[in-house]
Amino acid sequence: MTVDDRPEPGTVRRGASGRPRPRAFEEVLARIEGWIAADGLTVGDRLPGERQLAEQLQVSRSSVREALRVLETLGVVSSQAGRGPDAGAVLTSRPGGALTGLLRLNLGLATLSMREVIDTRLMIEQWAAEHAARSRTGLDEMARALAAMDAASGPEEFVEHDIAFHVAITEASGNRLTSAIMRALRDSVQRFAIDAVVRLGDTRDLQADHRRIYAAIRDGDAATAVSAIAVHLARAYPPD
Amino acid sequence: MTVDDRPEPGTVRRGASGRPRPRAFEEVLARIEGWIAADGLTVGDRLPGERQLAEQLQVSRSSVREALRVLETLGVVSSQAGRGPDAGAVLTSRPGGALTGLLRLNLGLATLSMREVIDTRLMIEQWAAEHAARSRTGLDEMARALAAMDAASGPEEFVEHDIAFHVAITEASGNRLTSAIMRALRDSVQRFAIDAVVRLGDTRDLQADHRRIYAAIRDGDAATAVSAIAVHLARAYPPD
DNA sequence: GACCAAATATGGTCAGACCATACATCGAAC
DNA sequence: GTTCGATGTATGGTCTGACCATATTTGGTC
Repeated sequence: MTVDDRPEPGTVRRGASGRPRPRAFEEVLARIEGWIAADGLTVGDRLPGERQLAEQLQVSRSSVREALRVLETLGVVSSQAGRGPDAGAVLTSRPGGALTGLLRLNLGLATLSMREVIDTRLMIEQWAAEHAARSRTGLDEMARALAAMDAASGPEEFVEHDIAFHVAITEASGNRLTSAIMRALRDSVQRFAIDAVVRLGDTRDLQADHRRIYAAIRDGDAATAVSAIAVHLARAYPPD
Repeated sequence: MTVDDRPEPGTVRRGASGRPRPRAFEEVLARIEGWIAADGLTVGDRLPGERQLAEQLQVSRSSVREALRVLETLGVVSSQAGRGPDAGAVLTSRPGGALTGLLRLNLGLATLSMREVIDTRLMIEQWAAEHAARSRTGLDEMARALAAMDAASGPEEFVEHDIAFHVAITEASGNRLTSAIMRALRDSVQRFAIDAVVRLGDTRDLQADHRRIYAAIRDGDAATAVSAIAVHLARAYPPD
């Protein structure tokens, strides 16, 4: 029932010391993370090749690959085959993809409910709208998304620009973590959003909400923006 | 992460579609995710063994293992060696670990700033405190953490129970997604929190904040709880 | 029945081979 | 000298098969 139980069963293998022995790929992960922390590796830097890493860390290439797969999943490396400056494992920073997969899979396992996701979205979006109304930024991006939604030819396209509109609000807050979470929330429930649009049958009410939100942010009216967000989400995802 | 649904099991060779051929482990991921969605697999269910999966999906065991590593990273499977009902790859749901690693690594890469993490924490915690004040739940857990902080013998121990206190507030909101995010935020910056306590030199002000927050939630005073959270975070992590 | 040893199923690790890809290099044609 | 194509090479991607480590199951012995 709980999403996060306390004990971590994982794989408990014990060495002579009685403590669980870390798996080889975990050692590799720790070493690479150490390099990032100590040597100040940053986005764009390249890691050694898989074969070289294996020899250097005295593990098999398979273990190196498993570690790289984990890092790729966490969005911090990107692997490219071939030769040249862009080849190999390059450090990146794309928390978004990882967050999206995380949410989608956990939604699939029914351990997170739609309601929890929607409520979280409401929290973030109200917070962001308040900031956006204070700074009055991101208005161009929002206006573009509004126009694109007007021109959309179907639910899929509408939702695509709807995501852009809401992400623009979050990005106006200037906080990359919250906007990454927001984008992941939207991406992971995209299918449900399309269903919601189809169920409503008509996007005029939604667009009216969007325009109210836009106007409030443009006019610096934080309170109206916050309440307009609540109205909008309640319309799209009515509480049971 | 890319768990793209990719049809087309026909030609193994490069298709003329222009898109790169998905890697073998990505196909495995897609298949397993499909089983979860379609067959209603859920927490506690077991996946076939690695060797059996490899034969079933016509890939090597290495590719199966890479896919399982990704799923483990995302917190949806847990692998256990040996024999018996608990052995093998079992579906779980622990987004916490993945979120923690995600944040820690991205902080290390300096693509997320401490300020963004703190602001996000402020957002979640104020939201949760408001809910907690309305429902007046989780008070026992908070009281236990308060007592444990009083009895703490060093910064490490203090921070450990400090995390428990703040997580208890978030859990009182009843939203597992926000509390998972909250726990990940705290865990990923634990080292910085210890530094902050050392810098303050004294935990009495922090404990006074905690008690003000606790009292406000107990008394159902949402507004006071929200502002007390803001005061507390500003004290622990002063804006530059 | 209790207990200990062997069988077995499962993940963990390794070594080595070969394939696929994309840049690097170099030589021939112009 | 420049251009262009063939070849070289470094890199990730995949597969095979072996062996190790661990934990349950099985079955024999007392």
